[in-house]
Amino acid sequence: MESRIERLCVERGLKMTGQRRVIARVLSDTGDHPDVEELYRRASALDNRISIATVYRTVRLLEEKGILERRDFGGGRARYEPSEHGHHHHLIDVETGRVIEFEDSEHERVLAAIAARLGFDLVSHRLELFGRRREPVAAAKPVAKRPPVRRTAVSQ
Amino acid sequence: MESRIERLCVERGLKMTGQRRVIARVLSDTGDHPDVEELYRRASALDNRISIATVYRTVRLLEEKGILERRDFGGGRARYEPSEHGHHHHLIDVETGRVIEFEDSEHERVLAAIAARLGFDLVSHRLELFGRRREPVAAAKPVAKRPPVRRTAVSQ
DNA sequence: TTAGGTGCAAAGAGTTTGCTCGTAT
DNA sequence: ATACGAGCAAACTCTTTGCACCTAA
Repeated sequence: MESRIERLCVERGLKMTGQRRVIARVLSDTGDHPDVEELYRRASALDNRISIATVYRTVRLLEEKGILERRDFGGGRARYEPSEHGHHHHLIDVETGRVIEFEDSEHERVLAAIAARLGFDLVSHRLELFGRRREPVAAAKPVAKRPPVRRTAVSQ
Repeated sequence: MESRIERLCVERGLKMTGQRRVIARVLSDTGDHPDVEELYRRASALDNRISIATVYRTVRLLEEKGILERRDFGGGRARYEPSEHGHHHHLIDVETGRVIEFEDSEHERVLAAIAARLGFDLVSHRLELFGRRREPVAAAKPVAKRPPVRRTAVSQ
């Protein structure tokens, strides 16, 4: 069945090869921020007639078409996530590398205002937090547990 | 005369070779965010007995010592600026690549609060805006010019 | 004196690309 | 039929490193 990303590709007039269909499916099923190597691994699991060069070419194409967004979380490799995931930002756990998404709609406004103050139109922005999981404080009431944290998503 | 960065190096017990002294001087005079290639160029202008490998090794060392900070503005190369430059963020002009620094002290608080809400202590963060210089609106009063923008710094 | 720094060239990691063949439209 | 995509390996860019030599402390 046609995946969400595949539909977007067709809408933008891309020629749909077998390889692209597989990569589109992998991306549609993606809830995290895989790098090219990981996408290649997942795609190969579905169909091993895919080369990593094709994955590179495809993510680049999809990024240009606005279907994918490239991220850089440090570590020297680009990572990708489907666009229209809703505006959100990332908090990277410095110990584990885990990425937590969070929203903060107020920021959008503030950032645009800052850009405007400097005489610019805001094209895009990058907001990333690097944090360390807070240890439950071994304090007066050691049995007290913090309530579970609400978060939008957790992923590699 | 001993440059600011050289003093920091000595304070941290680094062996001061001729090359390091030159690189320290270049960094002390730096008001922008040069990449390694550019640092190498500037250092070579002062003393041509410096190899780019040494520049790479030195910026890495100084980063580990907390004297330098590595930035990534996209474009695939690391860029550096001396630490203790005061907390600030960057707006990158997407047309020219020019970097404009700005401060927004309120952000620090907000970001720490967001991290805390997710159960993390904020270790560091990255906030970058990508913008396009706003054209003077060719509107009713075409002679009106925007007042000059106040900015902290402009650099490559 | 000697731990540690430097230059050079080679090696790595991630990504792109030239070329030939294959395939969606 | 043909314009465009895929596979493969080579090339590229940025950065790190092994090794022999050099130098600050």
